[in-house]
Amino acid sequence: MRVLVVEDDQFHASYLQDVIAEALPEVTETIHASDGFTGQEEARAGAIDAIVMDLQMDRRNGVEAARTIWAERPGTRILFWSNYADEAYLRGVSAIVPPASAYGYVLKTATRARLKLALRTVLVEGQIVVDREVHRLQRKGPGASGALNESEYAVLLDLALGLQDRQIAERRGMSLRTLQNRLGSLYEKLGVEDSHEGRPLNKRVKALERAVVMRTVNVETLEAAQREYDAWVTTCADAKR
Amino acid sequence: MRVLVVEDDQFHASYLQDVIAEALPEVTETIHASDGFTGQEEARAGAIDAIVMDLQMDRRNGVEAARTIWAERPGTRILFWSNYADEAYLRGVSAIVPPASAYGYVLKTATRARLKLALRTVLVEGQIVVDREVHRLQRKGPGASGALNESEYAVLLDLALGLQDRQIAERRGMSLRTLQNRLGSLYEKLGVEDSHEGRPLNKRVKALERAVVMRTVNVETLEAAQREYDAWVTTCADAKR
DNA sequence: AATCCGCTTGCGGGAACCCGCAAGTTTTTT
DNA sequence: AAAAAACTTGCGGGTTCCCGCAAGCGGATT
Repeated sequence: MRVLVVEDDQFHASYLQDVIAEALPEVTETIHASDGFTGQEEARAGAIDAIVMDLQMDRRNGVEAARTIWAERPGTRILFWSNYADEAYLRGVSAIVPPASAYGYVLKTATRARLKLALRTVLVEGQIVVDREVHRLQRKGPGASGALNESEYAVLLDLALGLQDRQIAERRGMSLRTLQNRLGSLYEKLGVEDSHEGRPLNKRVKALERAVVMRTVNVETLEAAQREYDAWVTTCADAKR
Repeated sequence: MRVLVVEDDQFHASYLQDVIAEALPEVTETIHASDGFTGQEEARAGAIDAIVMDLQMDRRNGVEAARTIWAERPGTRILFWSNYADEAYLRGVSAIVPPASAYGYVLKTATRARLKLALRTVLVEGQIVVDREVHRLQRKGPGASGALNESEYAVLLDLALGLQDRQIAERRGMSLRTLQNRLGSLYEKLGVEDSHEGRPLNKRVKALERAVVMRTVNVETLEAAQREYDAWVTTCADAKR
């Protein structure tokens, strides 16, 4: 069994290799890649089927690399290893994981024992493991009730890009009023009150602020959303011809 | 000479201690603290005057710890060591550094040689060192002209919290129209156009999105701004009695 | 079948937002 | 000291945002 470690921090990478050697005696070789691009090339070249991947990397982040890898080899098992309990990453991961495969999400603050356990469970047993600290985000916002559904999340991204009501409604194929209802429930779920300590506030901006602070979105999410929107706009313009 | 290392990642901490031992032979003792709180207490108890500090920490971030430390011992030299080239942190640091002291801002991706150099330059020579990658942010926004001035930055934070025009104007002591002028220049400097690819957008939200993506603000900044605002609101309420 | 519940949609209105215009004030330049 | 540039402030108006109200639609319950 060969394992690929994709991690741009050399200390964490060598720590990982150390733990892998200890937890997985069946591993015959561990390969190291220091960013997402070389990672996906190593995976292709080396016929790798077990990967441990950092999520935050400069050249290409883990989610994007994983998407490419899974597109080529859907059975690849990937354990994500991240600094943060970040809903945006988890959402990105669980949106692209193929049914045939297995993945895990472990925080870098996890103990050595827990990391070893996750390595075995995901890479060898092919189960799904999600750190409880991360999973907590999935269901509970500090604000009101539960998680955002796909539709609300999509609207949140559009809102975050600065689109106006009409634009969002058009893009998502709903009426203006429906979109506004969606915004209403979004505000509620993000815990946006119409006033704070008796002072009124701008719900639209506050919603984005809450989403950023609660890590429902992050910089990578926003950049990806902007790219998707630009692409949509151009296809939309082409269609009109 | 005694050096305090404040860093919550044990690998980075031991690496740091290693480099310090190599670069600064005059160091007789290095002390380690794993979060901002214990860091500032160690600094107080140990009469420390040279510190290497991580910026992102769970319990108390580096900027807050530095503020406390500098308030007690303004001559303390602090080298900040961070994962990210993040304008918000640099702004936070340079806003509180006392004139009597020295500081540095080095990225964790810096080479060992550059880290050694920065250690000597800041902790021994008492000069200011800022990683060029970080300094780049200070002057250049991709959008239009240069950096935000203090007044604009303050308005940006208020906007980010979701305050309405009237609230911001009241808090910052300016008229409604003046504030709106401020917002106008803020939009310009952040590169917020009134429409993107022919589609209009919500400038207020877009401004926050740009600020987040360009790392002019980050989660810690927003949380700190919220705390300051809450404090201001309560003092304001007290004053009215 | 009748009822209920949730979601969608249109209409209308009050508040907030953004900006052009113009007059007054401060700061900088010449 | 005079002129120019920059900033502040009020007013007015067009647009957007947010929401209450009510009508329609579809699936689930009794």
